[in-house]
Amino acid sequence: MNAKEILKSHILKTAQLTDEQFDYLFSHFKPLSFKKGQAIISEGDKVENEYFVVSGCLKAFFINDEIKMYILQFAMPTWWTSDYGALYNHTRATISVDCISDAEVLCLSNDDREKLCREIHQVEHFFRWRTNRGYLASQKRLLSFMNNDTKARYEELLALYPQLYNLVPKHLIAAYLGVSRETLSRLYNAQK
Amino acid sequence: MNAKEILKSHILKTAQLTDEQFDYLFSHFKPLSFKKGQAIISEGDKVENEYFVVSGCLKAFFINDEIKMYILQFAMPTWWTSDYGALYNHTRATISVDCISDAEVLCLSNDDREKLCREIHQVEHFFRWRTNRGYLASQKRLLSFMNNDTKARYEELLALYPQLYNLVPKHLIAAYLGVSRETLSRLYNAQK
DNA sequence: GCGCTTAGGTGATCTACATCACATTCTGCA
DNA sequence: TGCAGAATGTGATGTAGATCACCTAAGCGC
Repeated sequence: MNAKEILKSHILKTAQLTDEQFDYLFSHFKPLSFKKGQAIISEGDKVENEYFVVSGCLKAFFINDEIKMYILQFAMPTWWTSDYGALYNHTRATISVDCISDAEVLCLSNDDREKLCREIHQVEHFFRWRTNRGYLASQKRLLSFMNNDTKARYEELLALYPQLYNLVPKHLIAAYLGVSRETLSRLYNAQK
Repeated sequence: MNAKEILKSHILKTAQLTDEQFDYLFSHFKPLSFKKGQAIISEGDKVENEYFVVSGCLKAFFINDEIKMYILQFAMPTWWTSDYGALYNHTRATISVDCISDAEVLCLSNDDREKLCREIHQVEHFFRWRTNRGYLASQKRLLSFMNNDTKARYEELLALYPQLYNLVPKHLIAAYLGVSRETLSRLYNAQK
């Protein structure tokens, strides 16, 4: 499947769009390719766009005190990512996005999203649904943070994304779980 | 201001609705009154509705192992609350909602929300925007959990909701911050 | 191939916070 | 008005995970 087909099948799961409507929608997306390690959004940038992942894997992360990195999201194919706080509030990026592997994405500007939402009711429906999913996932992760210890969160993560274990270096998994790489290392070496 | 006016001014900040459209929308809300301590959603319930707070204060919480309570949200006037996971997925409640003080709410069923979103584009727009706010708040709280220690989170909470300090018993604030009540007590008695 | 950088493992030590135990208010209500 | 139960304070002790220090192995540019 090419990028257009992937996006189409993703959106049609939730919204009813005619072929003409989808083509019109799609004409607002810009396909982009990135290499492993390339930055898409860096702290301090103006944020104008959000990104739909077609292939590869991105991470959205926050760096505190110039030292510690926390990963908010691994963005796999059919996931959307950006610094949504900066995007909606027209502020500078505090969250960065870069590529864990080579990646293809479809880029949509905030202005175009809002325009499309105004023009096509079903597009607004789609984006409501999508945000809703994100909200529920975020709330679930928050609860998991409060309720579970590191080991339980680690197992939860691997159950949710089995691919991640091989795809992603372990120190990034630690940064997602919010623990030090040493603790993570001890954790899964102990349980053998 | 009465309940209808409060909801109207809340919604009109984001969506353009004619008076007729708003009246039609409002006709789907059921006003309800609760006493301090009353439960609105209990674990295991079927969840059919979400709630818009007109006055008073609710809490949405999760109880683990029948022992520890974690508060996901204090719902103050003009906030919405429910077990959204259960509401959208038609599963039983894992999150409970009850009243910290006497409260008036407006109750909207999931079916009616979806119907209204289909019928009136601007209503769908409003709910997209609302969910978006919730998503950003949840993500911010997640980052705060990973990045800050208890003391910083406590001060952040009081900066965000100054009323809370007097309105809400301290052990509930501890349950929101995800620390034991003892730790919280030591924390703000030490800093004098 | 050589060296440099990055990833990852492991021990020793430190610390924030949980947990347990008990004392002390406060508060609603019979 | 008096008392049961909730809310809160505070000491003693235990522990998960951070931090520091150092080591090995793997990837990559030249």
